[in-house]
Amino acid sequence: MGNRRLRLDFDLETGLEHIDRRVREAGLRPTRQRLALASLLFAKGDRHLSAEELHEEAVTAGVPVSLATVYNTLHQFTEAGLLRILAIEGAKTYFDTNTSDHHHFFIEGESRVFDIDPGAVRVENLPEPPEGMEIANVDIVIRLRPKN
Amino acid sequence: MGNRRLRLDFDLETGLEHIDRRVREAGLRPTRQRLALASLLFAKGDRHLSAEELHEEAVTAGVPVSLATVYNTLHQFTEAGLLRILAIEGAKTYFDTNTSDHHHFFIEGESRVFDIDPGAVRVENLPEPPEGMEIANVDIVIRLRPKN
DNA sequence: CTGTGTGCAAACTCTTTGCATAAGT
DNA sequence: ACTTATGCAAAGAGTTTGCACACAG
Repeated sequence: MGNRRLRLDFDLETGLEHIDRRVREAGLRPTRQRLALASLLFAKGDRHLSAEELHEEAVTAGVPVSLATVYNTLHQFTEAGLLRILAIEGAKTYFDTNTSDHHHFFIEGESRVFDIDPGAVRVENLPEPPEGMEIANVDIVIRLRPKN
Repeated sequence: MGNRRLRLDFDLETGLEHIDRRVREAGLRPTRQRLALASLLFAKGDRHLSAEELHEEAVTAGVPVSLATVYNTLHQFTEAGLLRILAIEGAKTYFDTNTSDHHHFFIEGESRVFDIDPGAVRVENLPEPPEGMEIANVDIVIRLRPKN
């Protein structure tokens, strides 16, 4: 009774044991869908994806998962600390696979997000939070537009 | 034929000539609704409002304006440079009456936004934007949570 | 008068939810 | 077997749009 579950019937990235462990440690059952989504999310370094985009990728990769499940999974991963939510644009929610302290460039119009080289920006003189409040986090978004 | 249009049939703030001029200079006709919304927006210093909130205020103030018109007006004001859009939360769009360079505290859960004392924060080492891009603006949001 | 603005309701986008079926342990 | 996850379709929130009527210039 070895872990036969690791041999999945779709092929994505290698390192599935790692993915499996990661999902497991988040307290989530390593289902086909969750493993597939986790693979897509975590196999290729830092990513910034909307639910729609991830869904599309999954389907393209041959993992027919429903959009509702993608949303559920993204939120579960977020609660488990595997992802971070980026509130950059009004409408869409982006999920960032890099949960450490860093900031973002955002290209207007294109809806593209990417990391600012960590250590490139530094915030001086963080203001005191008001009485009874503490800082949850600091988000910096540098909005870019084409130089014409 | 003095500007009789300044005598409106609802009473909000004083300084309506100023509001009237402001709307006019934005290239917009000073209609009842636009003047009322502008009054609510600009009479009381810096504000951060969603369309829904402004609509509610207007109705409460006795100016029966439709939500669609509020949205239209907010966008027209934004294009005219009178307002600035804040992308803080996933869902709602906030409009900021202060269009100058400043940053925000955001209280999680409560959806409250307020200004950080300008000059309190400063960003050091702004990173170079990628080739062909220029910085449109820099937004810092400090998310707060109750200290328990 | 002429053209722009407004209001209403319908349409749209993104996201969440309820419930029957499928899959994991 | 027992429990949790998934998929579908419907519902929800926020926002936008089309068109007839109203108002400003």
